Amino acid sequence: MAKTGGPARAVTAPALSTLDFALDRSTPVPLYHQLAQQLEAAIEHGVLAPGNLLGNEVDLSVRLGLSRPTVRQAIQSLVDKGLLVRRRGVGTQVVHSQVRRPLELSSLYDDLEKAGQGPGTRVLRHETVPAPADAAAALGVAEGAEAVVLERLRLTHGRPVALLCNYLPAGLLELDDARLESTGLYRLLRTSGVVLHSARQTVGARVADGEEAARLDEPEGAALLTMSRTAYDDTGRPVEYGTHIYRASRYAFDFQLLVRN
Amino acid sequence: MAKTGGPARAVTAPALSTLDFALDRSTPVPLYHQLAQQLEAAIEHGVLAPGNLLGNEVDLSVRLGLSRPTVRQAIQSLVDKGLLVRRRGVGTQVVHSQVRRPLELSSLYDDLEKAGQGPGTRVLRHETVPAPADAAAALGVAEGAEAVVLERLRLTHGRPVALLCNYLPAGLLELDDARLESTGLYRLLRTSGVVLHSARQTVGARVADGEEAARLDEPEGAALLTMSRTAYDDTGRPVEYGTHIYRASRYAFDFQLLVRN
DNA sequence: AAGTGGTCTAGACCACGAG
DNA sequence: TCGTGGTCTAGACCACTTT
Repeated sequence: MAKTGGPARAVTAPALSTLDFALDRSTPVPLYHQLAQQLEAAIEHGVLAPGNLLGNEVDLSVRLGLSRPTVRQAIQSLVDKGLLVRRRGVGTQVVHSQVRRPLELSSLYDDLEKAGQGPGTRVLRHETVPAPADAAAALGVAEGAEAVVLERLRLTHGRPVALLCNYLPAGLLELDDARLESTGLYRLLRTSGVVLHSARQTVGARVADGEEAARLDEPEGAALLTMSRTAYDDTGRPVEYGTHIYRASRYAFDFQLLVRN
Repeated sequence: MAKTGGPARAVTAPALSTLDFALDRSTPVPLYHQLAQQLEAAIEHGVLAPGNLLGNEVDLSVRLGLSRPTVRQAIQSLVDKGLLVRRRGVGTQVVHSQVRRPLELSSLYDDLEKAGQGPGTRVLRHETVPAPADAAAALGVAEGAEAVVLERLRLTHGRPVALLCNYLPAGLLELDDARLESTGLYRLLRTSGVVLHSARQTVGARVADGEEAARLDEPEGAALLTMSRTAYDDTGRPVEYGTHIYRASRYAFDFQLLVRN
């Protein structure tokens, strides 16, 4: 039936019909989530190629033994992730891979991740102090109230890339320096039962003063990328305020925006 | 600061019961969208205060004459926007306003918007040229293929803040300089039927060289914020590639992240 | 005209969290 | 224990795009 005579026509994935999705109704994992994960894996592994049509939702639901809303929920979650695109009268297709892939070009970016050499962290300071004005304002406490301050040096390939300064409300959690050097602050927060909801960030730039330059192994006057962030948990309580500076010669922020249409 | 007798208790919004939502089944606007907009407006105007419970979904659907899935869809869209939080066994509540508000502190940020003085734009260059290597790679065309290049100077209060250089595929749309100076590139794209899907951005920093400094009215060696971006439409086709530089002394990126849990 | 996703209904049962 | 949101079903009709 699908006889293509044109250039790169969108075609229903030939593999999809033979793809068997293993749905387990005995696990607590929601069916729509199981389906979404398996679809995502299929996309990731190239079983579903960019531009492939997913097949219509009604057929899919019948074949999988699910209701249409459940199938839709699975598909919608991948649309929200930017992996799929729905088009009325056409179908649901896999977005072209170019859209998904990180920029390979950015020579600024250290590919330490690929090199298997994860980022290292050195804790320079970790104590309870009176909160300075900016931290107090961000955390919603009185100036001078107790807060935990954390200063860390982030390294890649043994060389510094960033100087991280964070303030947390006193008593929020117990921080172990050893774990901080291996695990990262956000994972520790999560482990302690803090459910992150959102964060506000400001990214700017400035030139390094003498001390910063020395600590980051840069010449004075070098460009620095700055980031300040306040993070909130799901009750709206501020749980972290940080001011970070990055060596612009070795680091850049790379991220993807999804457009709300 | 607010004087609280203990932590602010979550209370069902007293106003919600008297709030009348006007749902019009004769318009093509989906019911869930109408409800979402009116809920959002109520939150925006403070009718629904932070921490207020929305009331359970079943009651709401009965009162509104809608099915529960429809009400859920409306609520979910606001949860996705970060305006509401759902908690099992508790209810749905409005997030605390602090989470939603932009950082007022960032002195870097020009509050030109508030001052009613919108950003001005001056088109410095607008022609069809052979695409340079980086633009060609980003746009997915051969190096040297035709592309439209656009150089603009962005001003606030009559002073430069940014130098924007963009490449677009040749023939994508007709660009009118006059409109470019008043409307912005993205609005023009949308008007021309381009449906934006996503963009990849890289944000970095560097110091200004002599020419950049002169054009931006900064001293040589000043810190610049750099941003490069490739935008894609919903078919996965690259529609724009841009490299922008901002005066760090007058501009910073401010944005909110929502955490996927 | 046919096929697709978009919306909507009216129920059901379950899992989690608070009291 | 009880109330909440979380999940799921089996239909229905509509709007849009393509043929």
